[in-house]
Amino acid sequence: MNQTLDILKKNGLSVTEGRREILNLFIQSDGALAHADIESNTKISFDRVTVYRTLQTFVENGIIHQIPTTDNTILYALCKDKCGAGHHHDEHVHFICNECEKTICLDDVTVPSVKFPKGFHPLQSAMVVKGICSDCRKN
Amino acid sequence: MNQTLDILKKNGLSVTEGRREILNLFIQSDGALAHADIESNTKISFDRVTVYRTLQTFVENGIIHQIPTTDNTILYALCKDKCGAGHHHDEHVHFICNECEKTICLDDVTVPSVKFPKGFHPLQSAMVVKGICSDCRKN
DNA sequence: GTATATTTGCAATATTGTTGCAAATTGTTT
DNA sequence: AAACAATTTGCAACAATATTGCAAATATAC
Repeated sequence: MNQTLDILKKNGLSVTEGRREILNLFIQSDGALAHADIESNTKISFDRVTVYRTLQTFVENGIIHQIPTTDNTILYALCKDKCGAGHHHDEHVHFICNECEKTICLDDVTVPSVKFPKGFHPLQSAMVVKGICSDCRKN
Repeated sequence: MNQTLDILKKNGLSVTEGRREILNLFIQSDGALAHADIESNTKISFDRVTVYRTLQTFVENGIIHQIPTTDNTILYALCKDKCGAGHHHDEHVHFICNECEKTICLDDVTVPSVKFPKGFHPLQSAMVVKGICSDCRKN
């Protein structure tokens, strides 16, 4: 069965053209996407507002997650199976390549736990690493 | 000698009222600051543009550094001594409190190194942790 | 104190994100 | 398959955030 459709139905979301296309973009893309990427890469052009709302819906349903960045942009990437509405489990490392500028989810690299000073109670960790990705290394 | 003045001169920056006040704000504050915080907290009101440019100058000179976030804001915090123009060394963990919403630099908690897949060449790491800070824990 | 270089503030503009509401689309029921 | 209810979309307006050029003001160097 179509993977895109599968995901939407599993989350009880109505299947619309916008959601299908945007979700497809994530599945096809190997890296993370920013709002701007989505707006320019979809064949059919959707309203900015629709893109915003679709992304929001996807985040709320545990389909995609946000990646922290230092430049005023929000990046989104597909979640793994374990995520669902309300609870995300994206404790993997994100890699931003300085050369191709892609952001890649290193799904197999878990964020290590660290020792915190007394009184600090950690709940959720994120780790972002900049460097050169394996693709750019080859060239 | 005045610490603010000291930092500015050490970096070869001309000493202006705006730079003095904004840098002071960072020194006094225990957490990280967003653009908005700075605009509203300085006694004398500076133009938005001035604040933007001042922050940029400080980042370029290794006086402050940016902290990654998932909500479209840029946070800034003071750098330690080791930072200078062009080279930052802020490999410490940042803690965002869910309760007081403050972002704190845990200068003594270093970002642990992790094993990357073949081909990935890390250069700079950042780690952001959400949870409850020690101050809010007490109450 | 004067000259030179830098910085500031204003105005204009660009980019990004949000909200209300009517029209269109999707899912549901018969 | 048609009709109804619920959801989603696009438009318009708006709000917030960020950037640029340029003349006036300020800081540093001499």
